[in-house]
Amino acid sequence: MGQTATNDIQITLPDGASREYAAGVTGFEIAESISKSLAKAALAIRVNGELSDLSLPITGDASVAIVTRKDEDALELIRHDAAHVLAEAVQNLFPGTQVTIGPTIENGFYYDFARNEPFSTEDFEAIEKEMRKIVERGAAFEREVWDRDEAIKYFKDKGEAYKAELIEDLPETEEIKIYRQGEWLDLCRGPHMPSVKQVGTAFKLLKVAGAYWRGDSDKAMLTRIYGTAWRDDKELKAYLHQLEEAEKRDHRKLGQEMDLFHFQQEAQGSVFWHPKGFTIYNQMEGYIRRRLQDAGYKEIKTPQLIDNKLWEKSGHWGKYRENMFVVPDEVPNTEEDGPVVSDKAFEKLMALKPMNCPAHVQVFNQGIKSYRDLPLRLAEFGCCHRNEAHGALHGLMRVRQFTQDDAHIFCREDQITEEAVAFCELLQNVYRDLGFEDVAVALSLRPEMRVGSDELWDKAEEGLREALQQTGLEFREDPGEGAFYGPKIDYQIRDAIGRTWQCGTLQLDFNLPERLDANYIGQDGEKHRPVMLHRAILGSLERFIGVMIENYAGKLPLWLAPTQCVVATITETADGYAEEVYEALKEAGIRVELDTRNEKINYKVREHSVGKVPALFVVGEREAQEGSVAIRRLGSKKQHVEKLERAIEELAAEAKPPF
RNA sequence: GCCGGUUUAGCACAGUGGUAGUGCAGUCGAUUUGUAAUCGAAAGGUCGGGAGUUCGAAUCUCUCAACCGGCACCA
Repeated sequence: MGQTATNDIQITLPDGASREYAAGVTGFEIAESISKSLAKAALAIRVNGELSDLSLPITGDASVAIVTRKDEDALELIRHDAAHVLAEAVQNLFPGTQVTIGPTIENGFYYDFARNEPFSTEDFEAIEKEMRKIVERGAAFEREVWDRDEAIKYFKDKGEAYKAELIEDLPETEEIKIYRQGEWLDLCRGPHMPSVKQVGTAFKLLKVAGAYWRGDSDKAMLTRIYGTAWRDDKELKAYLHQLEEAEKRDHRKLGQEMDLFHFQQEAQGSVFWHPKGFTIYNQMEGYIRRRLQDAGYKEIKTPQLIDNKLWEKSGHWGKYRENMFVVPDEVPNTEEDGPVVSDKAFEKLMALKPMNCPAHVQVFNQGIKSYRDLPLRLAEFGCCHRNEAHGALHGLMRVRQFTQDDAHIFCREDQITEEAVAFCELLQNVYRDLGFEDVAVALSLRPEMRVGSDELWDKAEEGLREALQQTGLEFREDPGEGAFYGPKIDYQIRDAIGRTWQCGTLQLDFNLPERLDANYIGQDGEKHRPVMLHRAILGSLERFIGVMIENYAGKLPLWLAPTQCVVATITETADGYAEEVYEALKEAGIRVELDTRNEKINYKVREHSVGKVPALFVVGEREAQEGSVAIRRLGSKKQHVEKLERAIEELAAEAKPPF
């Protein structure tokens, strides 16, 4: 493109129109040249895709878009500015508090502060009030570039050690940018809106939490204040409502309300499954078992307690033993006051298995395997124990004892792709059956530190990539994110309220077959190393059930519902008929309960609805005479009457598991 | 593991130094009811564990634990 004689530049607008401006024109000037109202509404500008300050000069040809409150981009700006306002408010109210960093996050922002006295949510009212004052005052954001050493000195003198450290660690080439809002200023990359006024009023502080400086558990613990900010009060209200809704589907709450399971402190992090919860568990396990059988897997069961020598050999002892439960292998002392075990006991230790793979290799290693035996797919509902940090435990989502829908595929290098394809298809079918349509896939490639030759990695990565392409799955590639022992594919499902969960995984392992000396006899009569694929679809049965409960807000599909149907009577004159209905449903394989209590039908309907029973068969004198039932389904306020036989047929058909 | 919060009847919660309360559930009694809570009665507690301060502690202090919100961790 030829430049015009003067220093003019070409600015392309989102509608494709192109205009000429003098070089150094600012975003604000561009907005103003388009319309006064746009200039007034403008918050920032996108220059060649990059969000930038309105006040910055544009020096070359660019395509730009003025950002106003109507744009999604505004959220990012509002939240970032709100974080600055929060920091100023906190420093106004609590002198001596140091500021550190305050980025935007999904749905909001946070700011980390260093202060001897931690904040409490009781301080929120005062902080928010101060924030509103600052916004109301509406100081303009002013961008300045400072000399590095001066900036460091300034923050050090001010007692802001963290900010000084941040500047010291910035690359030499980086400008030291300072944003001023009235009296207050902060080191910041930007961009910001023209003034704090534009933060608006639709923000709210949500919670305080501890957070390590620079995310490093060896460094100081800071106090983090989380907030949310939106373009208007309506958006804020909607978000707060969404938070409340998410709280209502919390699987821990529903688990108690629906009498599915409990935890108690004598077995922290391990589930006590109640009859209803275990019904769900068994249905899930049965479903996966049928799927695996159909896909050519052989199910096995391996020991819970294994000598640490095997874990030493597999490498787990060296790497993960701090998370393993270790048991001395000795008959305990029966003397009441004596030590439970002698010191000698520690000569032999057993460990509860934290994973199944070494045990599966032991099964593979029995007898001589021929290339004709491959691929060998060994599956186990493997119960594993991991000594998770106390603070990590979270309902069913993070437990110390869990059951994986685990399997290991032993195959030849040339079988990687077809096995990966088959797995991707199996996984997609399972997720679809369980109600998850939206799956995000990531292919993690070789890290710096790794075992195995580059040729092997080339082959493996290409094998997985090709498999994903063949299955037609969209995927993202993450270079450097693979495990040291091989590349992997991670699958993330999205639930009904938009949260994502990483459940499925397919990991290639070049390490373990080597360490545990797995081999097979090839066509050439020589010994070869098999490739090992670790794979799981649900991941942990416990966790996946938690995800299912939250995804369905407790209203599980019929085949998983612990109680599928309740037969409820209107008065005791129908008791005899209700009993017949109940028996017939049981006969048809429906998990059914009979409710002949002396209660009003309103009471029964409410109770079973709250209990999330999917189908309610109400019988009174009328139904007894007609041989029918009045059906009321969960979530509906209406009911319809049907002949008993037909009603059972329909319910039984619907109650059939998807596979 | 770290920071903060919480812990009172089966569940949800009130009670800030002076005899432990409410609602629901459960039990008993009455009611026989047509699609989201019928009425009444009696009963139910080592106030998370331990130690301390005090004439006196659910309440104040210390300590341990569990849980909750984050952080760190997640083979």
